[in-house]
Amino acid sequence: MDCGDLFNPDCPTRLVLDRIADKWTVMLLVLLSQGPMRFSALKRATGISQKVLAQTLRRLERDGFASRAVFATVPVTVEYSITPLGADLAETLEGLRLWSERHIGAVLAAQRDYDAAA
Amino acid sequence: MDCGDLFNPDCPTRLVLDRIADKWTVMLLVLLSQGPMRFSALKRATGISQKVLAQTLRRLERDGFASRAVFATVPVTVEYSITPLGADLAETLEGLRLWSERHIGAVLAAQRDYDAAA
DNA sequence: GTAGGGTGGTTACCTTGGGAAACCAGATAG
DNA sequence: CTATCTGGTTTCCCAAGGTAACCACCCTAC
Repeated sequence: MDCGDLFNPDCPTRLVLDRIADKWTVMLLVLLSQGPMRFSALKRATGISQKVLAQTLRRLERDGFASRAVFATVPVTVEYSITPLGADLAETLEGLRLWSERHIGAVLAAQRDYDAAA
Repeated sequence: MDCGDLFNPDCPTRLVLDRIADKWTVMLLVLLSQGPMRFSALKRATGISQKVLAQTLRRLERDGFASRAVFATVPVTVEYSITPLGADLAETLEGLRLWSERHIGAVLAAQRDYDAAA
């Protein structure tokens, strides 16, 4: 295990980071941390395509970040909730969301400056 | 400005998050936060392809996260350093790296369980 | 009846983006 | 005159992602 070296491609830590550092993963985790949600609600809230939503949710489930619950209602209801592990991660990701909100102005200004120079 | 609503596709905050939540961006920012680095050093350290490295660095520069300095040595030397804005972001991202290191075991265990069930 | 609608998916199909490798400019070393 | 080192750009290919259609399920409306 080449752990501790994030920059070794074979390091498991890097594999985890590769998985986490994905925009849909981040958005779904932040959403689910606010409470359980159904498939179609997640789709509407994020604008993600159905295919990728299903894929991402299955990965979240496999990685132990979310759990899937099927209810035999009519029509069938599937609810996704965050796990304790996922909630822990979501707390860290929340920092990222807050950072985006706080520094959006600085980023847009930097982009304007850069584009003006070109 | 539909700010404050991360889940609105037109929200600038979401645009920033989409940009940040990328594995190469995260890795380069963490690397650069440790000190300035040259193009080829970044390439060797991460294993990123040359094309995508150049693309990602240009984006980092445009967003105000990194700065590019060319030195008229022979052969020419190009050094990338982190900006104050980038350093601020890197601090937040560092939390993500630490989380990966700390919870890698739990994630791998969850994956084993999930695969065993199938 | 059967046509429609709302679930949660899966399956084509196409377009985009990333990876591998070649190429390039500029200058020096051999 | 070729080789090499740098930081790129270009070319090609394949694997992601998006779009849209379809499916099974069961209910309601006609």
